[in-house]
Amino acid sequence: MGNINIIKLAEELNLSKSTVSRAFRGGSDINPQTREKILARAKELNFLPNHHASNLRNQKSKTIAVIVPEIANNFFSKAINGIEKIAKDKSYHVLIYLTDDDFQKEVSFVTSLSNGRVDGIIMSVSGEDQDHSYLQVLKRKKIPLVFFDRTYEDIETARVTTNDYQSSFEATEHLVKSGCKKVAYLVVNKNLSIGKTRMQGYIDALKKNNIPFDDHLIIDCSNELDKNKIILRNVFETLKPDGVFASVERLAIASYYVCHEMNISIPDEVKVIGFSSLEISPLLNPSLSTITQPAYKMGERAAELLFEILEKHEEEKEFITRNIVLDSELIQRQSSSLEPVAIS
Amino acid sequence: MGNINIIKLAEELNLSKSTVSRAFRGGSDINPQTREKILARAKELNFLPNHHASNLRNQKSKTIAVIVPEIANNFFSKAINGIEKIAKDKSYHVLIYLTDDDFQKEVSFVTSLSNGRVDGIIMSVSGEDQDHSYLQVLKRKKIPLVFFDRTYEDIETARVTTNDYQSSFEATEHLVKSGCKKVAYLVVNKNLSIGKTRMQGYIDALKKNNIPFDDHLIIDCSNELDKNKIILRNVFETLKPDGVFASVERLAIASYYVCHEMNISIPDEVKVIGFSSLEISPLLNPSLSTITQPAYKMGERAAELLFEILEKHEEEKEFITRNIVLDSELIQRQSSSLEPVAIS
DNA sequence: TTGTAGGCGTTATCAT
DNA sequence: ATGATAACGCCTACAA
Repeated sequence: MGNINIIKLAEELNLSKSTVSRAFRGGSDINPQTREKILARAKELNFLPNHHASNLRNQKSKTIAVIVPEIANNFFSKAINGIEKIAKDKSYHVLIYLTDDDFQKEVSFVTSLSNGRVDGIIMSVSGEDQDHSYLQVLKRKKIPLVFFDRTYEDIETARVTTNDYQSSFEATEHLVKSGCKKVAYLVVNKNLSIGKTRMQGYIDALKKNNIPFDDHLIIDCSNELDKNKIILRNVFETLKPDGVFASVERLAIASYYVCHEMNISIPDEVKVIGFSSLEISPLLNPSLSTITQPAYKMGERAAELLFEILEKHEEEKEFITRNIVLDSELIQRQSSSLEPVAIS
Repeated sequence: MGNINIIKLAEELNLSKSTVSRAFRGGSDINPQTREKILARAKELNFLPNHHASNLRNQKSKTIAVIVPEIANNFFSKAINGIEKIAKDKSYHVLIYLTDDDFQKEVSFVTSLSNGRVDGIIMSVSGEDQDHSYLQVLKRKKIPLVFFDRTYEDIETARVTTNDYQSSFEATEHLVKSGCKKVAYLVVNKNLSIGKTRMQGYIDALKKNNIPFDDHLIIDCSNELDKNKIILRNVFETLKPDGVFASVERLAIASYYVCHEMNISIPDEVKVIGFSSLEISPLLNPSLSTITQPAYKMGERAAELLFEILEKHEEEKEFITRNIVLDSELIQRQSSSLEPVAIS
């Protein structure tokens, strides 16, 4: 295919390819007039310097990767929104990879990215309690990594998280103060650090309020709604908790489905609160009390942090391992209300 | 930076770089043993052939771009999920670009992609009623384009849509049959083809049911919740519709907020139905009747179609302009129910 | 201010 | 089965 390139453009204009190349870089070492002429002709021909050739030459890609467990999820899609916003401002491109919570996919994505395809990576980990040494490649290849939300604690790198312990503590205490004596803690993956941290907040809040911790009330759930319904039906039948603390959004939703189905009244019979980025929590029946993470902002901060490292990096600085912690918001609504519910 | 490459690896193993290169391609013209040796050493060194160099040489990038108006939106995030799934299966990479419904950004993204960065593009358009000729570049550069959901009708290219006319017709008729005599049609951008198509279904359904069409009931809204609330408050106060057909999810949500706020009972005083990919529509107060598009599947089909073209394309075939139309599902729930509502 | 030339890392063709 | 070599398209010393 007789595709155009910098050389043909140069020939056509009776210039050398270096001059044409200069026209596209910001450089000052070119006559503004020739520059205009070149750019004008290039625009006519819809010519832009080839991406791969520039990247090969420059040893950088102007591209970052975002690796997340899932995307059809309010938290992650908002976070990606924030990341893309910052990247767009910096004229960077954003690659998306979904691990589907599968550690093997995570490893294979990271590995495949370790040879020049991206300048940096932002990741929320899949979370299996595995060997994380595969991430060392990135350090060796000088590809900066920023964790957000879900992190591996044994990896030394930059991260953006929320104060999960504190939020969980407060949410649990809120349930207790609303009269709950038997609060179930719903978690998807106990081994994931985020699950542990949130659980610790729950445990400590119970302790502080003199409620004995009962192991059976830690409910290990799944990512699939159907399975969770089965699990939760069983929980409501046998354990009869009067409070539910969902450590992730989908478990709050599953609780709602099961309560509706079993005719268990929220909040009269059981109070519910959950981590959630759902914008329409106020419109649920009943409106859902939430701990809401600043998802969009977390994405922005993660991206900003990555670019900061990327810029330092050129001057051969050490990687930054800063840990940015943002605040979540605890929003009390009807689902955890002490009052009998006036149905709106 | 003394980064490793195919040449150093070759030297180290006392081989030529061509042999090493061959080890990485599937090719049969290499001794299986040397091949193993090379791959083994490469793995030790975490070496993978440089992406940009291969791409430059091969004139392809194994990457596709997805351009959408937004991502923090159930429909688009699910569609992207479907696209990424197919891309992952094909070992392709996925770049994400968000236009924020801004035509200029759309143009600038497409333009910046027209020089080798991607092998193909999947797009849901921002929709301004503008000059779409900027897309011609893609044809000239042989970069296939697949539209999904939101399309430009004047552009000849492959597309994946749903039967919006039919769904809107049915939804409107459903409202009428539930007793509505004054149905408002809520739309974000009247000029966007998708808005027009859906509106035509609405208009024709009214006609068929002998309800005079009233221009004032076409409500032009925005993408911002606050603005929509103001618009809708006014609508409910002055026009007092007894039915609302929201052509996009966010307008159904805004209607809910305003009705809650104004103490207008859904569905007793006004019935609501809307296009929506919200999974928890059944949990809203009241549960929301929806026209639900197969978002994930649309993403999958769009990606499959793109790859089909990509594969043909190598054999120098013409671009495919097939139009795949999938069915949406009309799900009746309480918000459009004829019966007085038993609050669950 | 412009031109020349070498190399970024890979692959494919052509030899051996 | 392996090796030498010439692109792929761009950028940047260095020279003029």
